[in-house]
Amino acid sequence: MTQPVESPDELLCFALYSADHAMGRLYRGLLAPMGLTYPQFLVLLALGGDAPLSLRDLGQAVALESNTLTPLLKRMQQAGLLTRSRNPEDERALQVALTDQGRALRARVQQMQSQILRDSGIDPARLRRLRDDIRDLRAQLERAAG
Amino acid sequence: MTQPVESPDELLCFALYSADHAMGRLYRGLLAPMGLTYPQFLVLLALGGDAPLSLRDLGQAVALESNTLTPLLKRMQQAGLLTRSRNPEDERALQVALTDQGRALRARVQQMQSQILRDSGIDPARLRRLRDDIRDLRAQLERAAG
DNA sequence: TGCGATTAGATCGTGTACGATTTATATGGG
DNA sequence: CCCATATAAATCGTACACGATCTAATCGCA
Repeated sequence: MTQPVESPDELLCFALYSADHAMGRLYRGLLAPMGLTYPQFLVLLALGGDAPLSLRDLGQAVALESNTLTPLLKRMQQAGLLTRSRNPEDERALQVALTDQGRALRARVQQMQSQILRDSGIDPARLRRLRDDIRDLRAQLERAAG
Repeated sequence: MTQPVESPDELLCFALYSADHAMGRLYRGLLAPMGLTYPQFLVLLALGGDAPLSLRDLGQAVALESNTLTPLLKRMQQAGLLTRSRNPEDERALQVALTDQGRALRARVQQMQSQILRDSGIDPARLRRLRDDIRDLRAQLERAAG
């Protein structure tokens, strides 16, 4: 018999929740000077390929849907980082592509990311292991939520 | 030399971010029928002791500050789950305590939490290990963010 | 060929998050 | 006793998240 939970601190979900917030604060400090938020940073990374991505595929890459992405992409377009245009083959689909300015900023955030890894001083293998464990957890949670 | 990151999927931070969202969706499905959000669930758990908690101490327990907690607690008070009153010893401090209705709901969410653990079918030791690894990561992130 | 079902985004409402600021209360050295 | 300083919440503005719904474009198949 497991005892009933008495405090958030005991929970795996709270560890995840609070670690995510701590991660957000760390990245905010580094990204804000570049005018980026954390999900915008993810979008910038995801748009690395030569071909533009549809909002749908982009959403797949960053785990967000149109209700979140639409306004976010409009802000990034406003900032001159990307273009939003309809696919002539299918007028429903939105094509999102980086501008030159967006590509330049992408290179900077890649640098920043490398720096974080160096600064952390964590063994890369250990880091990959933790990442994969958390990925597995995510998969399990998604299966549970259906 | 590490290669520059090309996709969110490679990143530990994205694993954390997306796992946290998946966790949020799972809990939302279970908590919404009780009229609770995930951080409200954490508050309910944290208020388990007999003595009321100050907003400050409550914030410590759930990793949130007054700017988030003040409106959240007002909603929970509106729902009849808790009381908000000033500490006569120090009129700056807000005392937060569960009502009988709040305690009853707390018992229900404890049940729900036990059920989640049973349903997950994960080895409790493995689960604790992952929780502790994520806790350590959080501590490291907080140190890095200063 | 036409029209119901499907799909892609956009929109709306609610509720976190959080940096920055404000207001109210307490505290301590002169 | 007084006021500078510190501390506790509250407030404000911006930006996610996401369920639910809406609109427009495409598809499928009778």
